[in-house]
Amino acid sequence: MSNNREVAKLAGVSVATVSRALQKPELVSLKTRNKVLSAIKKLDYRPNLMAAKFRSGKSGNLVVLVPTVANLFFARVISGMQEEAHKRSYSILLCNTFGNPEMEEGYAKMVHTFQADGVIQLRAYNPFGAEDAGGNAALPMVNACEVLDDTTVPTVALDNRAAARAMTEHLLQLGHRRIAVIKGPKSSPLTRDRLAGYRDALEEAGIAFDESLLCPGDFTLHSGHKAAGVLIDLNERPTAIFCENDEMAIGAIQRIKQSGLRVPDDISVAGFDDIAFAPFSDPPLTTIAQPAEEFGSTAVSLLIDLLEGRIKKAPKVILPFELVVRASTGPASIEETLQ
Amino acid sequence: MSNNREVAKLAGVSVATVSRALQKPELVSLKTRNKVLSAIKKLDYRPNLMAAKFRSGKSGNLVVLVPTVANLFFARVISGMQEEAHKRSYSILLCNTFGNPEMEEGYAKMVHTFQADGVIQLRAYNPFGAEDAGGNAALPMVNACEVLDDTTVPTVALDNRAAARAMTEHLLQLGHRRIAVIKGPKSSPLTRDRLAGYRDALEEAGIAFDESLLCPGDFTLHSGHKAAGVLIDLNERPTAIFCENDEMAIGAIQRIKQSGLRVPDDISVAGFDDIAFAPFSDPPLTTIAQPAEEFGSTAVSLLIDLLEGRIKKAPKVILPFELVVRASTGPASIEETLQ
DNA sequence: CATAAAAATGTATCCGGATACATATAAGAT
DNA sequence: ATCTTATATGTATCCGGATACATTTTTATG
Repeated sequence: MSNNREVAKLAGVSVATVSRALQKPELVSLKTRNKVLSAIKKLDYRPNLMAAKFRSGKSGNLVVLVPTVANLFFARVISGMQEEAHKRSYSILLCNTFGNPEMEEGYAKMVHTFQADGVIQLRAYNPFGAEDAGGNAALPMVNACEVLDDTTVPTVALDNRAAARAMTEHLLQLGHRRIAVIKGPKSSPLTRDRLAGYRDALEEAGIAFDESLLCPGDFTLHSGHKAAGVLIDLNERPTAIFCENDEMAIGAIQRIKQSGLRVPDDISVAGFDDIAFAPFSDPPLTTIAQPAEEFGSTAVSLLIDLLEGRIKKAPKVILPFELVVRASTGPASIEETLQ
Repeated sequence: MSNNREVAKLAGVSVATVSRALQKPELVSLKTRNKVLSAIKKLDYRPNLMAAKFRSGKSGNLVVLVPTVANLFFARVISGMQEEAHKRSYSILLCNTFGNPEMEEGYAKMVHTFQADGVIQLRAYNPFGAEDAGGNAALPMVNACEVLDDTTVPTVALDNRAAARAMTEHLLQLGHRRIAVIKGPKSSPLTRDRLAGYRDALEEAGIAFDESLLCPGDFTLHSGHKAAGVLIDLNERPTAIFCENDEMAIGAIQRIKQSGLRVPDDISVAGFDDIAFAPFSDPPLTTIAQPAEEFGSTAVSLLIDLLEGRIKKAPKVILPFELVVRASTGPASIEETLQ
């Protein structure tokens, strides 16, 4: 493999000129530049970017910590990241962590060993751990989708509380009074915020909060299916179920139909995320649309700006949501409304 | 940031000893090793792996070219890759290419510039292009999922022809005679092979191949929905539709139900892939299960073996499939069977 | 205790671009 | 033609580990 010096020799110039001809062509005369370029061509020279990166101290890599790529929402987020990173000449090092803190910490350490310049974390956990204790130095990190609230790093999030409130209000307007919630993992701030939005709406409508209508889930189809089974068997069955993501909603719909009940006639079901399958469920799913790709591109953009020193104070970006009403939610039956 | 030499100085040893204490501890006496380790601790030294990689000429990165991550099958494949790469101390550079050859070629060039050691391509296209013309040097590449047949690189694939044949036979056994196919993009070998398997089964059953029962798609929910619309309106409507992936099958089922027809009573629908949503569609989808994660882990494993010189001849790995019969396929109606 | 063999450590150099600084050449002003 | 700038090019060095080879120390053997 040919290098700098061989090209210089063949072109009859110095290595500095070769380097300049490639990096800052305007500093090199046309004649010289052509000599260099033809030498490069003749030798089939390719600059060793590992060397360049090593010298510059910038790897050009961004570590992305994602609980699981096998999730349509995260997949779209990653897609958005990839596109933005590519535009900005950065690469994405994808790390599936299954939400495992040790694994997240391990990958975050790639920054310490100069294998990556920064980290995007899609979960509410600081993989740099105690290191941040002092809170002094800005961590090369952006927190997106599910964010920590006490963090000093840039974040990209949805106003989950407002979104959940909007969805709950939609259900209330349809006359529902017993609205169940299938939650995400209990440690998640995302779940906490969505639940807060749900309670906001209930309170405003003067409806008492009923703990028994909350059911835990883990964002998978199966957990939605299982949770719906529990809710159906309640003494006072809910007339609507608000699921914290679409997968659980689709699982819940199946379970409800298996019980011989109808959606939305007997029970309305709402989701969150608006994944590609949402309009194709039966009935099509009422949900909250999130700009998933934008989460990714914004996170990457913020991280690069941070790394390149264009950011002073950690911004907290809030992306917009949209209530998408489809056929899985409908009016509560008359008896219910009158209760 | 502290380096090699500072550690050496503080520990009162040479840089070579520091390096050895970390890389080959058995070559360093316990006493010296402890001195080095405590110096490392005191200085909070982290070896610059960019430097090490640069020197060794191995980046430890694998480029993964995927048409789109926002696809549940590919997402699982990538998940499998990530896990295997992590085990073997390699990193995955994820590249969403949208099946764009220029983009694929661009990313593949990362190998030339030493940013990556090898490439895993999940599509039937050689991103190293004409370079392979001579077919001399082994390309640092593994082709998985949708593979080229004339390639000299290792491949990981399913016996798509046998799988499609198995599915078609299943439909034939249920009495179907007019079996439509919603295909993938026409340039895909995957589509070609699955179609061949379909024809094998028809031929064996003595049923004439009918071109009008083939409908193009692009593996999306919408394309399945649209294609089903066309098939429903045929003069002689098919009694079963074999879709080349589950997304299209789910799209097709929705379209069929929208026409007031029932699945499987009026039309049976089968998919391919067995994505997480398959058992949750209504009715649950009959499909071909593929070991998606294994595609990923096997591809990574092969590529690393290739890069590290443990492979002589390019292996062609065939992974097993499984016919998963659920409720979306059922017996053809009597009239149909008697026709 | 001498000597050979093994183990431990050190010295010097390499990897391949990037670039500060020095030098040389060309263009412009008077 | 002379001197000042601007432009172009070259020289030398750095980045931070890895390691071939040299040297020193320790252990084993007769």
